[in-house]
Amino acid sequence: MGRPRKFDTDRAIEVASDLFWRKGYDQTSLQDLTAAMGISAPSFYFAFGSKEALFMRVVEAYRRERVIAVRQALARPTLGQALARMFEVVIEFLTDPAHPPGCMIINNSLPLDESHSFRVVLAEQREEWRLRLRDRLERAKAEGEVPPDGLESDALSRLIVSVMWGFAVEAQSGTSREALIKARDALLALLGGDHAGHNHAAPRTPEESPWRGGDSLVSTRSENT
Amino acid sequence: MGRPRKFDTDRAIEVASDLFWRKGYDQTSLQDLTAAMGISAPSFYFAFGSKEALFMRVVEAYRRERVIAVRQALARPTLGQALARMFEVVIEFLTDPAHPPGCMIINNSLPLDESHSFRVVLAEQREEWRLRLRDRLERAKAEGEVPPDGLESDALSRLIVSVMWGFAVEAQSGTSREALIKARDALLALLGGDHAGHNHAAPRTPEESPWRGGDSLVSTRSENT
DNA sequence: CCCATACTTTAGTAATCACTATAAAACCGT
DNA sequence: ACGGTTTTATAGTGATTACTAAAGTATGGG
Repeated sequence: MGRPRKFDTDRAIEVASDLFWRKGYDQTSLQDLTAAMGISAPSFYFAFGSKEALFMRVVEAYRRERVIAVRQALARPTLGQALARMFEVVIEFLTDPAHPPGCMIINNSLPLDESHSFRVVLAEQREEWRLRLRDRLERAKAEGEVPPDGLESDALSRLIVSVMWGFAVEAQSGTSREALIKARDALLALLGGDHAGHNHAAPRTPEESPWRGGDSLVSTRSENT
Repeated sequence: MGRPRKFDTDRAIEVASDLFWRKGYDQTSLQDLTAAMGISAPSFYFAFGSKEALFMRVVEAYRRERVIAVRQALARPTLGQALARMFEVVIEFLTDPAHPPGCMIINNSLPLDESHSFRVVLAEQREEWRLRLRDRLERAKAEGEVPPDGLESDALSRLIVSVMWGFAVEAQSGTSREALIKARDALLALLGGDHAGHNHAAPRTPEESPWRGGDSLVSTRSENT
């Protein structure tokens, strides 16, 4: 019952997502939002309650999509495949011309001030992502894919998500997909994974791993401060 | 001649830096600035011209300091030392309780919208940093420290600065110095550098390097999509 | 058919935004 | 002490901000 809504809420959230993504929360005014949605201010407030409430709905929709993509990527049988696939998905996403460049969460994450309480939610989502990745690393250890004492999963997961945040910053500043792919290849090469998906044999035991005391890309001749 | 200025411009810029750092450009109002500086609006505009002009002066002062620190770090004799020192300096800086957490440039870099033209300047500064690092990698290659065809310096520099941007995001969200140090150690371990500064011998030739076709942390058993 | 409900319209609200017109005040060289 | 110059204080400017009061319109259920 009641008068039917003249606009599609999901579509309006998509429009809002695009604006928040491109301009950021602060620089997106209610005028911008209502104009892009084609509705008036009271309709906006009736439907969404407030600008911040709308933003949270945008974030939730965004999050839902991203979580699915990441979870699928990490579900791959080997860690090498999982990481390669995750970066593939992430880079494609960050540079997808169908969206504004970069990551909408990262674009609206900084700075984490006392005002704008929603930013702690964004920080929690990033941490949630890291923990998901850390669990995947732990699983790889449990399955004997990786030397259990090679590196703490906590540290390695922090490093990997940091690379992703950095890629988001780069992408949103116009860094090309190709450049990001090369940087990702560098990381995967450092990790020793073969993201192309051929050659390489069985998992190494800790003792055999180059991981501890092995050779170096970066040599350290004449080392002292 | 003329009436003497009642406040110290450099000190005012420091105060402004702190505000922009903590709250971001948009969320820092002129009231915030003038109140923190202890001056009135006309004095502000006489001294700085506009909010954006002040911000650019803040950025320039910030940049000058950071460039010195990074240049000094990268000047170390070996690449391993240079990278280790750079990350040491960066992490200490990002988590220095004397400042707001994170990096003031990164905190104000997103999103790079059509409005707020100053953000392209920030993007240029980040790219400048990457090029400085890339040059250092090229130098290491020229000096035979690193296999020349091991990885493109362009890709590796992009990866490393991405880690730094990511660390800045993490730090500003409250990630502890210790956690960042562990993540950095993971990266340096992957790079094979011994940032602690002992053992390890001469630089490797490309053929001996674990870099190409070497062993892996991440194994790739049963690889196919 | 009519009313309760759901939504939209018009026309605003007070607050805050970056910024200034005007003129008084404090300094220097002469 | 005066003229010239620079910085100050007082008191605003119009524009924009997120948000709303009040009334009108469109629907489905009874």
